[in-house]
Amino acid sequence: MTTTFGSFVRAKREKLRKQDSSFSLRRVAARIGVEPSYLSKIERGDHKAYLTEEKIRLLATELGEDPDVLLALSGKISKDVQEIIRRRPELFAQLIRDLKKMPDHAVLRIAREVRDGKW
Amino acid sequence: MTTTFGSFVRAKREKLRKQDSSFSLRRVAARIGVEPSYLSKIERGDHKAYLTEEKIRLLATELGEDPDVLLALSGKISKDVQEIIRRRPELFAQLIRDLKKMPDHAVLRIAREVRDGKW
DNA sequence: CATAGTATGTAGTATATAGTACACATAGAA
DNA sequence: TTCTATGTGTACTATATACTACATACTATG
Repeated sequence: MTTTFGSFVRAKREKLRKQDSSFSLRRVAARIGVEPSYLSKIERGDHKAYLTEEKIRLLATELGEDPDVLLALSGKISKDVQEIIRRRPELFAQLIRDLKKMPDHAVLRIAREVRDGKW
Repeated sequence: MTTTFGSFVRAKREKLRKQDSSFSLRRVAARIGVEPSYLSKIERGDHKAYLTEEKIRLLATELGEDPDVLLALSGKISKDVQEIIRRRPELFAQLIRDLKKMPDHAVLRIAREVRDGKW
């Protein structure tokens, strides 16, 4: 069950299509601004077909999915996140490596405390 | 004083060269495995010249600099850090955005507590 | 059954990324 | 002075990324 960007998008689009016929490949392609043949390639996992961050964000909005998740499935990290790390690389690169082995709930706890202004 | 990848590398290399003549552009280029003309372009900031992460790491080792800093100056994020974020994108992308406005000492404190196994 | 809409295959394009190869002019050391 | 090493300019290359354009075949519906 290796979820790829393509299979993930196709599955979600087909699901939405059951309720709403405007979720055909052609119509969705038009809404995000690419040719249908290209979205077709992407959904089928053509290794020479990629979307830019901008189009992935539009697609995420269309499908009601988290843009960061779709970007990740496409092998990308959001530009704004990259920029934050690039500005303080020693600090962030090391912190992320340290957080690597922590379970989700621990990372979430840190995130919550950060948001609550506990620091 | 906009520090670019090129100016940073050139400055550090020239500094090392004062003590050790093996830090000529040609010799360093040979050690990291690129043509001297190419390293020359890079040090002068040619916008069509880039090094791969691998060569940037070799260069960082040569110059005694932090690889993450050199990568950042080249507009890149280490592949291992990208991979960590890609595996848990909702969690990490959001945490990094939340940490954006925090001062270094606060981020450092979190990093220290994470390393000390406080979580 | 006609036809509108749908997915897909093939070919081509533009720009970015990551270099090599080689000639050239100059500065330093023997 | 001769030779060696140095930095740089120019031209060329290959692959990745991010698409368009168009033809074709299928599918569903009025």
